[in-house]
Amino acid sequence: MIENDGREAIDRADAVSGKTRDALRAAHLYYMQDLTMDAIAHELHTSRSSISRLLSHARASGLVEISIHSPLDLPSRIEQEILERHEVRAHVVPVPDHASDVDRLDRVALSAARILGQYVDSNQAIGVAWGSTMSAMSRHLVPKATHNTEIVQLNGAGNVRTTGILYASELLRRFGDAFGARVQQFPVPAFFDEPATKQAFWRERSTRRLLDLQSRLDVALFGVGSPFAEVPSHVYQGGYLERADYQALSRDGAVGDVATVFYRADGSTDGIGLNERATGPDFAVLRRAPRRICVVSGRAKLPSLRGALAAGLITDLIVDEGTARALVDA
Amino acid sequence: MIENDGREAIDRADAVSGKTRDALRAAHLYYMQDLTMDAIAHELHTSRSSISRLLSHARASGLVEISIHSPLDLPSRIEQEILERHEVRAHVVPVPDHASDVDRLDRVALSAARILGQYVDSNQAIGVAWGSTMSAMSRHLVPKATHNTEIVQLNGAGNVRTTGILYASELLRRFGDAFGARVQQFPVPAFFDEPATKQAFWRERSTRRLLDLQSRLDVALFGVGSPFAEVPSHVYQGGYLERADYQALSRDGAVGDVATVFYRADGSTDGIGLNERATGPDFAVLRRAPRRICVVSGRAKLPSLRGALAAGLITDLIVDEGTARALVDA
DNA sequence: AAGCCGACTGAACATATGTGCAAGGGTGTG
DNA sequence: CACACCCTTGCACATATGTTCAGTCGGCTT
Repeated sequence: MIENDGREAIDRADAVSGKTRDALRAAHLYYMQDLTMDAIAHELHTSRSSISRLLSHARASGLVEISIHSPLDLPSRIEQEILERHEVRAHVVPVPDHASDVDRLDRVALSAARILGQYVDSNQAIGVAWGSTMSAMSRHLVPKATHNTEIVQLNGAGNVRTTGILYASELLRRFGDAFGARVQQFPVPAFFDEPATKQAFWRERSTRRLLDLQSRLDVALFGVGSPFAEVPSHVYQGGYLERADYQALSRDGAVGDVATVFYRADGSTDGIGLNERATGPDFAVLRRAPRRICVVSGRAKLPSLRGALAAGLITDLIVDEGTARALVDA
Repeated sequence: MIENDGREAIDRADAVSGKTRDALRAAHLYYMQDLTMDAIAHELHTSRSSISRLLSHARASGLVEISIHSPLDLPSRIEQEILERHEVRAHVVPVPDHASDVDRLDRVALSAARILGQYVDSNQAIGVAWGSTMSAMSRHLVPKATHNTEIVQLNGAGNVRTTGILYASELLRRFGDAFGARVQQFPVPAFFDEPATKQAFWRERSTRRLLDLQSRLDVALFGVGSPFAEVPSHVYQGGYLERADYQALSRDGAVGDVATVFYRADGSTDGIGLNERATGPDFAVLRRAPRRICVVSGRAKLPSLRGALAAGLITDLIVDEGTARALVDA
């Protein structure tokens, strides 16, 4: 049996690399030499359909990378303005104003997933938060081969409901798969019931290991939550917070959260009680990551976004056009 | 009149930048968000045809860049072998064995033109030779915006026939246009009749300026000539060389040339008489350029290619598959 | 050996994209 | 103002690409 398994693995690897080789060649012929799929099929002694599939595979697996460069003399006015006002590099995703929130989120997530490849590289620790934005992104990641890269869960997810949302572990796994990276789970609830429990947990050596990883991230990736928007992000639907928690947040003046840590419009977090029980990294820790990518879609998140900007949490922002416009208009 | 011209230029620039803006947006929607052209047409309030054309424009003008990455663990065996044997980074262009020489040249040139973008950047001096390979490349360059970059002609072209081949100035202009670069022409014949004339010319200050530029190149781009192959490169058809010249080259053991400078199979050039009258840069000068890109297609050029490799002229090689295979086989 | 499974293929069809063409709008010219 | 010119547009058609489906193959189990 063992020998059989070994043999099978080798065969499969060969088959895969043969496929990759073909895909690479087809991609050259198609994208570099502008041959038609028909012509390629002829050269590779197969059918046109197979070439079509092979090319799809080549794109989906990141063999072919398509990038878009604005000419240097024509940076989008909005991106320019965001850069000047907030010292944040913005990617504005064009989305028509009349698009639904679901559409908008999907389209921003799709673009973000494709842009992400630029930021991910070998030998990095990449912190990933958890939420509907990250979930949508995780479904569109373009694979990119890396070595020795780790995906680190930023905040606990405990208590997940199955209402269509992804389990955090599944979400993280997708990131890990896409980049050939190890995944470091953080098996705690999103919020502890008691601050004391959190503190106790935080002293555990296994927890310390993860916190240590979090403090040495190269890239952090997150959305923002807006607890008081009409369409609250799903952390607020999943039953993580009680009515009393909302009241407390409201009283404390919180306008949003990043990885379950809440902040006010001015970016401050001091004295927001709930944070004592939250599992996400302290902003001082988060800000150690040289690149902090925030993905936001929908005007409803504007106040949260402003707060996160005020807190200096963001170095790179991926945002839909309408929200970007609203951000610079006011 | 002057005011009119000015006004028109502004309008046209606005129109262009408006077009670029649209193209950029369409490209985002198409390549990042996977919308169909129909959908984009709807979003941009125009017809599908216009979007098709806009996207063609976006690709042709370098707004959209498509690149192909081999996974790091699967570098083409041939490229790997060339790297090990010759310390040269190879790009092997897949071309079927039965392709005609014309096809082969075209396809290599097309690929090379697209690869070239990776090497060209702002504030560079780029030396460009002259021949059928460069001519074919020049017709497929993908524009890339640069500042303060110069295209420097490597060797004289005098005496051009109009038999379908491009005038050198036209060829250089295409490179210049593609990269928004100044073009430095070298208005001398390919070969002088008398070494003394060349030496005299070389003392002229205007010539010195250009020779100086040539000695400070960042990138050099050239093919190889093979005077004794069945299908001689067109330098040998244009009536540049006399029967006596060929005999001399043969006697001196020359196997090829780079920018009109001839060399033997072992890469040596000493004592090859014709070089006294040639206008291309001495190899010692050429080798100062940190990147020296050679584009070769067709097995007939194999001996020339070997010689150029022996001479250490090449740092980056773009070559068709058949020739690459022949190179490593023997 | 028979049978199941999954992965892959090519033919046929469905869809998406590219292009020739005639029409319209703007601009400079006589 | 009429005209020629050039550029752009959208339509209709031609072509290229994507996808479904039924069939094949090899590996594995029963």
